[in-house]
Amino acid sequence: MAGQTGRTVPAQVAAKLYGAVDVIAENGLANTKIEQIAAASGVPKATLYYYFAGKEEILAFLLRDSLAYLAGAVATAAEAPGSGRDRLAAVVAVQIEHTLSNSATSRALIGDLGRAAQLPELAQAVQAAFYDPIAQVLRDGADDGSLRAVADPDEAALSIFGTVIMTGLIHAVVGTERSAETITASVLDLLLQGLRPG
Amino acid sequence: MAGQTGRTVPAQVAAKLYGAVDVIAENGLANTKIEQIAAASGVPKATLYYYFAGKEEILAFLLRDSLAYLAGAVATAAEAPGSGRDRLAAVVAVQIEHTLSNSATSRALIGDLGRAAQLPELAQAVQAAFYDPIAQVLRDGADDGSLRAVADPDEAALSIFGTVIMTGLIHAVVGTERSAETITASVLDLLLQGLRPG
DNA sequence: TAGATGTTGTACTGAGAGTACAAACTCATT
DNA sequence: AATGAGTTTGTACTCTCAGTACAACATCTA
Repeated sequence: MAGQTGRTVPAQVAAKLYGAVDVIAENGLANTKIEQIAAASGVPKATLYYYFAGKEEILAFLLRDSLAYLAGAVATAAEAPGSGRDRLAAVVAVQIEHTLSNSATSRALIGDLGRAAQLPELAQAVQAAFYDPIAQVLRDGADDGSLRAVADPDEAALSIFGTVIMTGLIHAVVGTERSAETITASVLDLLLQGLRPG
Repeated sequence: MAGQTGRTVPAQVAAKLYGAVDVIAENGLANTKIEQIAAASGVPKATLYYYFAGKEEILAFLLRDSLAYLAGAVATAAEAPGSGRDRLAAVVAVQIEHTLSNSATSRALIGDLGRAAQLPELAQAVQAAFYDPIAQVLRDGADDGSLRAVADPDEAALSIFGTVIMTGLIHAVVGTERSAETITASVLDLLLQGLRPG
């Protein structure tokens, strides 16, 4: 994957960089000094500037990298055999599991959501990892009858996206004691059964 | 309402400060210079530092102020007569309406969610405006039979909170053409009916 | 009318982001 | 093994801007 200087970031550097995610998640990017990132990752400052134009880019790179990985795993779940409903469950499970087990990255993401919303590259990575697969299985489920055909599928996909990502992120932020399975089950119960009585 | 210097921010200053929310929402706090905030709001830099310890505090103040206002409106909806289900609908409607009609503040909030998650004051303001009322009407609805009694009410309230706030915020960020009513209706349809067929 | 408190302009300080650059190192090609 | 292109890193530098200091002036209270 490439930074924004045009230079391809070597895998070894990328791997080391993840060592700095904790610091960033803890203090926020604005309060994290480049020297701290250098120290925490073991990549010297001069090298950081060789690959990246600034610290915003370093974090954006890490988030894109992590989200791309998630997008892959989620796509697999979304394209597996089975009903749309089953695959929705699988997709949500993978998303929540990833969010919780990469807690530092998730917390860094939430601190950076503003930029994520503005940088097309990041927005797209979020979309590919979260929104698109949900929209996909939602359509499939409506087609195969395993899910209700809602009036406005795009809007519904957006809401479901919101449900999943916020539930996951909040648990990542507060440091939940609940397991990913428990949380996933609760989210799916809500999404599938709804709140109407009976 | 008080800034963090201990000095009470006069209403007139507070009002002027909202003039700077757009700039902050557009560029993010990190890329917004104090002088820009001073220029956009018409409050001189020296005065800003008389009331606030820094720019983070300025934004935090604005967000708390706006969220406190929303919390009031939402509390009214949550405490109105009617079934839990009706009040859930009312609460969600107010939340989404407010998020969309204060788009700049909402976008600034999303850019600041990281800090919001860490500063207790801000986290509490978000909670009071979004989470608490939802948890409340959810309990009421379960009691009066207008809503299903879910297995894990806290978890459900959290997810609903996620659904509402993210749906609202995303629409605020991308600049939707849909009306608040349409969006509210779609969210409520999803939350109440769920995705199961039939 | 005096003192306290608020308001603002101007000038300053210090931190730290980002740059410049050269020395050293790696690795492919001849 | 020599040349040269690209990489890695240390050191020293510049420059922007957040935040501070402070004095002059305004306003409000007693």
